[in-house]
Amino acid sequence: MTQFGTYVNTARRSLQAHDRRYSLRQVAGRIGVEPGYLSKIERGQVAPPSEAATVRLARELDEDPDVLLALGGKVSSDLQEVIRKRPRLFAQLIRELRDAPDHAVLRIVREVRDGDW
Amino acid sequence: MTQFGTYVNTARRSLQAHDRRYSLRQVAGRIGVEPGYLSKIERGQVAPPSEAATVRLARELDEDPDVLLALGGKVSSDLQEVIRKRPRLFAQLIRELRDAPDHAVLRIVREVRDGDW
DNA sequence: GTAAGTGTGTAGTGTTTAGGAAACATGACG
DNA sequence: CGTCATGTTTCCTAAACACTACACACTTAC
Repeated sequence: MTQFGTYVNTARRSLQAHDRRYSLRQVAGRIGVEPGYLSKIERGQVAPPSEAATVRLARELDEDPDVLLALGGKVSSDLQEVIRKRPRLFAQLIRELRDAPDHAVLRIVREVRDGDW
Repeated sequence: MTQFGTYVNTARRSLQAHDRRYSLRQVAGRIGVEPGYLSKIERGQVAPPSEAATVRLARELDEDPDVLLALGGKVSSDLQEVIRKRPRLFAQLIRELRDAPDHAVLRIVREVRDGDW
C-alpha cells in the first residue's frame, strides 16, 4: 500500500524540477508536518496521513484531494456526510453504479448538473 | 451522539416484547459482544461499535445495516471502496446530488437499474 | 571551507478505537 | 427462601493512529 507515497513523491519531484520551493522540507513546512514524517510518507514507511494533512498536501501539490485521499484508503468526510444523511438512497445508488462504465456515470452527472428535477 | 443507542434499544425492546430471545444478554451473545458492552452502547455511554459489530447487530434486529451504520457515524466499507476506485467520478456525482430531492435521486436509481447504458 | 539546504534514521509520545472481565443490583419464579 | 435471568457498573487494555523531536549524512552555493 505504498501507492500513496510514490504518487506524492513523483508529483513533488516534478514540481521541484522547475521550482526549488518544492523541496521535501519546504513542502513539509507549508503543510505543517515535520520533514522526517513527510519523508517516511513518501517512502511508504508509515501509513498515509490523516484526511486533513492529505488534503493540505494535495492542495500544495496541485493534485485532486479526492484522488489522493483514495490512494490513502480514505473517502472525504464531506462525501461520507452526504451518504450518512440519506443512507438507504445513496447506498442503493452507489451499489447500482458499482459496475457501470465511466461514461454511463458521467452521463448521469451531466444530467443532474443540467438540473432537470 | 446517542441517536445510535436509543435507536438500537427501541428496536430491540420492540422485538423483545413478543419474543424473549431478544434480551440484551441474548442479543449480545448472538452478535458476539459482552452484555456489559451492549448495555453501554444502548445507553450511549460509549461510542457506537465497529462496522462489523454494527452490521451483525443490524442483521440480528432486522434493521437496515446502512441506516444503522449511518447513525453510528460510519459508511459501509464496500461503498467506500466503490468510491475509492473512481474517486473523481463518484466524488463529483455525490456532491452534485447533495441537495437533490429524494425523488430525483430515486429516479436516477431506477434509470440505472433499468440499465440503459 | 563553511554555511545552508537536502533527505533519512531512530526513538518515543499522546490519543482514539474497540472492546473484555468480573462483580453488582434488581426482579420473577417455583 | 434460593436461583435464574435481567440489565448495569467499574476497571482495565491491546492495538492502531497520527504524529514530533532530534541527530545524522550528504550536496550545493558562495
